[in-house]
Amino acid sequence: MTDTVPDNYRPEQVEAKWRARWAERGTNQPDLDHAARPFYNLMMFPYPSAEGLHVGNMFAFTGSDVYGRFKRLQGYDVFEPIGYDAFGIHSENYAIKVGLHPAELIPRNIANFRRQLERVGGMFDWRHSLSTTDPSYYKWTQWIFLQLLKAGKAYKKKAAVNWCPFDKTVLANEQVEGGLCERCKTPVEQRFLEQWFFRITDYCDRLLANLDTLDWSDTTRTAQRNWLGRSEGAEITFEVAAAPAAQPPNRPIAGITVFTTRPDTLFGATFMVLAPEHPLVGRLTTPAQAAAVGAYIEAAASKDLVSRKVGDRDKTGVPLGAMAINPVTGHEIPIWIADYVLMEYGTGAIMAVPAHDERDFAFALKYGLEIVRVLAPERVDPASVPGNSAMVAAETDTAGYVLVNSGKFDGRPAEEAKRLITAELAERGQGKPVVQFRLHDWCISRQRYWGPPIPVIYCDSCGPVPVPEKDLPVILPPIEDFRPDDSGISPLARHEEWYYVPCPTCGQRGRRETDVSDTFLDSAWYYLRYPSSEFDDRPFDPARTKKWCPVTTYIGGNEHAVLHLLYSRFLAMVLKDLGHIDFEEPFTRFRAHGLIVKDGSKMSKSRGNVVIPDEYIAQWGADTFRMYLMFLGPLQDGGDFREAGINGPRRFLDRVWLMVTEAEEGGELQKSLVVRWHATKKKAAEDIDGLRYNTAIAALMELVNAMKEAGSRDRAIIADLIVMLAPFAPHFAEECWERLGHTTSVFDARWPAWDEELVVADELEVPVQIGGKTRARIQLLRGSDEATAVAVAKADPTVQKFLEGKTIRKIIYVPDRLLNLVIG
RNA sequence: GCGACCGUGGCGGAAUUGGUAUACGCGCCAGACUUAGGAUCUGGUCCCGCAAGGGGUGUCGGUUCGAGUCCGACCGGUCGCACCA
Repeated sequence: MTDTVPDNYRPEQVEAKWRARWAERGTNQPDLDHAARPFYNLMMFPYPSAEGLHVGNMFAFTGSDVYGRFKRLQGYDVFEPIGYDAFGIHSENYAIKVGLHPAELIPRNIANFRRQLERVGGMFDWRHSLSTTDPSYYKWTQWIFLQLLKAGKAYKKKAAVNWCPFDKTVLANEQVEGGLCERCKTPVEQRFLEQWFFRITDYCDRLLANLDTLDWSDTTRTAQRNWLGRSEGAEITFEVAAAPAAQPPNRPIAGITVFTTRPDTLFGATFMVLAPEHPLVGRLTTPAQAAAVGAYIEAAASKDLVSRKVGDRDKTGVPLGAMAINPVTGHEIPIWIADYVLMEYGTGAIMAVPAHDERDFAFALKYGLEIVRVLAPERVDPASVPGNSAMVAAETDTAGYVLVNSGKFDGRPAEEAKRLITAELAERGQGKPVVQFRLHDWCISRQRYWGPPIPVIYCDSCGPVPVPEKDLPVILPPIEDFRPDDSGISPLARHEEWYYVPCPTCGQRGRRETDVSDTFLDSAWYYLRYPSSEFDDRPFDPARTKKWCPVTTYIGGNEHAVLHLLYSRFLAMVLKDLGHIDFEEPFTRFRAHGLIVKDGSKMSKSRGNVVIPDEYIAQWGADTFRMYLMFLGPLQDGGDFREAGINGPRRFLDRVWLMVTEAEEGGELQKSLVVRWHATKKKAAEDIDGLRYNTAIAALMELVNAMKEAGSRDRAIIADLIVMLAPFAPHFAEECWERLGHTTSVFDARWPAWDEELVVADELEVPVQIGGKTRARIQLLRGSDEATAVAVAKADPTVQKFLEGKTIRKIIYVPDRLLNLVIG
């Protein structure tokens, strides 16, 4: 393909030359201790798959790199590190599939990733690369666990996991397909294991409130808000009507507390539902119901977590036999259990208001339970609404609805009634206003091999003992049988030579924790490690961290808009509270890049439409490939990869190269070209800053077109053009820069300044509309007043034709923009 | 179901945020240079019309001097979340 390029420009050689020179000169290595204007440009680090980076990854990395290079040209000391998120279930599953040990596979993949990342011309500071699988990294991941443990932010409790009874192993949610184990197709069950949790729920209010202060896109902030899921409501306590036989008389049940966002509908609560796991279930079950209840609980427990939550919505349930008392109506209502009520949310119990909740409505219809309507549109006469009405569907709106069948609250708007009823219950000691979050504590335990061992030792005398910091890292042992097998325990739990260690406190035989931690913990703090990656004795150096953190601009995928960003924010808050860092929001500015699609669908291995960039880069060169990707569409939208379009950027670079070789000291420049030149400097800068790379490139193309049209090879314009091109085509720009006679890197140059006065031409073409339709165009001096504009317009023959015999009723004049003559 | 976003040429996409719709590029058509061209260069390229002119941004309606942009309804699509009380 080199024969299609001007024969003195060979991308392959030129790019190799500049890669070598950048490495030699340390061009991409800012002085981390003395930088005057630090700018931390971060890209989400990749998981090093065996396939290598695909075109979608390249799009994202290049997008981030363009931004970093642009900031550098603006005079910032840009730190742009890259690393590998190499622990976790993806890597482990792939290793299992191809029959290799992950410890063997991962370094190979990393080497390939690094080759690709260097080849595409990223401005990465390789001195500060890292992999989460490196003991010098996960030592500090374990250290962070210990800090949380010491601070009481880590705790252990029993929680459900997916369990395959055939493979006898724990499955991640993504390994469960339709309730079946993806490998052996056996129905998956729930098992309850002791697992480690982080108290992220202690930070709900801060995680929510801070969102308003962040320069993040609205979609990401909305996603975080939804995930946090704040809702205001009330807890209401229902008394139990009569002691059922199962309830020991010496331990009366004080009451059952429910959470509701709709206290206004309390009069319509005709039954109550508990989660099958609710602790009071046993004591509320009458002997007559015991068998049915027991069977139901067992059935619910054997459902896997995925289908329990997202599977069939068919409501099922069983009455316990006991009755509760509605605190406002005094009526006895039956207590049921049903698996549509989740133990993890609220109190694990609900008051069911079938008339005004879809789920309760469906449940009531199925089991013939009473439906009492307590809200009606405000126009309806409350007296006319029957107490027990046949409804077609639940009415769940509050706006425009008032209470009916609700005693003294009849006629009150629903929103007002929420407050009134809650207040009345509070007075009686039967309720209180409560704010609930959907977010749960973060379970970090994984019953897997490929992760950092959780640094805890269990001792019969001392209980769980943290591994002393001096003993970190707890090295992940290189065992061969890392695969899940039918022994039914975590891989590390098969190795007593590893897990039996003396208790750090008493010296007796202790047993290591054999679970590893979640990959999200690895990635929740990596940005802190990059600037300090060379220090062995501290996770992040205080001075370095102060200089470089928080991250100035973070770019990454939307798939991490919720969990990764939330966990990172949480951890920063904890580290700040513990005095380790002095900020609590790790990413000042975050933008999500779009996805590259191929033939209209998302690139994925399963669709078989993954495009590997290597061959394109080999054929066209990295610069052309980068330009092509960035020209596809706005970074935040992504684009459709079609090989055909790659011609455009290549031809463009060829033309620019030709111009560089023909550059000459300019004589007189056409005024229109000068305007285009200055306008381009401004527009390209603004567009790049807004990540609108596609229009920035278009502006550069327009400048080149204008030069061709004017027959100009002006050296000054060409030099500016090369600087503006440098973020997109870094090797090319360096070569041109050198050709223009410079001996230093183009990235030591500055983005060209523009003269605001020269950005707009002195003489403008202004459209003249007659009655809102464009009829003519007139030439006006910039800043002409209305009278002048009208006079010039009236002199125009076409305008005259349209005005003939008409009177001008109104004149709308937007200076330099448009003149509209409204005729009668 | 809930939430967010989006519908512009043959295609990817522009449109100064209410002010010349289709910038830039791909593709296509014609021509030039060529033994040759999947290279390069020049010109053309929303639709109807010889022209004057008319129509046109998913559909229908509205606000406005003026709407791709704002409002309402509908049609179509993408992405999240999904029994959260």
